Amino acid sequence: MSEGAGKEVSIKRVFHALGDATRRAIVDRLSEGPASVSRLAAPLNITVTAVAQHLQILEECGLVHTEKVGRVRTCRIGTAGFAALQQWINDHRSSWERRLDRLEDFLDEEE
Amino acid sequence: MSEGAGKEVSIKRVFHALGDATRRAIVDRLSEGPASVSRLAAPLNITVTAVAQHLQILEECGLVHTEKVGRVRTCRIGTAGFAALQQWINDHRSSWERRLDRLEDFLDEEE
DNA sequence: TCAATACTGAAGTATTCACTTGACAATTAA
DNA sequence: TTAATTGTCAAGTGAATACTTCAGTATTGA
Repeated sequence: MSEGAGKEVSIKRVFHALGDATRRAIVDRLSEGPASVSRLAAPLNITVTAVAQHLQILEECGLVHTEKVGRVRTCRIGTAGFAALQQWINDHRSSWERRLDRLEDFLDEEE
Repeated sequence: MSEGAGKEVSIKRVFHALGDATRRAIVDRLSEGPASVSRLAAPLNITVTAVAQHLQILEECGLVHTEKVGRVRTCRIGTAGFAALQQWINDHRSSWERRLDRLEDFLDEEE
């Protein structure tokens, strides 16, 4: 409601999307530059269909942006999902920094 | 292998843990201060057993730290999970900042 | 001692999830 | 036109997940 971007990203979806190893692998691959669906599928040992399903999830939460030109869908890193993620961390930072300051508890946790 | 803390936190588990709305609610509640298991369960409309199951997941990935004294298990925010999360974002920041710089693509995404 | 409190453990269930197969559509190349 | 490439759609499967209930175990208070 306050962002420049038109997409509303739910943090739940972002977390869920990144909870899957295959989807994180896709994000990692796209971090190095754009790629087609089949190019993404190649090193993953899963079908192109499965990759397309992952891409839909990644796109819905703003982690990936795709565009189809001709018969090729080109995928690249999105920004909204990452922004939402950083925002969530910022919103919670104070509580765990506060906890970090409490030395006894911290050492306790180290065991 | 390089952290001061003794816990190795898998980012997969952190993302998976935070992908659930109930677990995020628990984290939110604990951000305001420590609480017992039953105190956490009260506003959630689920059984104490379910909360205990969530707590185990949250503890395994370092988002929550718990300690049982007498018959009461006291839960508080952990730090390792949040650190792992921030680390993951830092590791990926360059790629999406690079993307943000590309104005045409960015505007394209707003659409 | 007796009962209430606070949690734990095992087992079951309904739903979600990551994947597959197989059939199809659209674009590009020969 | 024909054939290969690239992706999409629908439906199904097995495993994981978020719960539940029921039966227990400690701990605390009266």
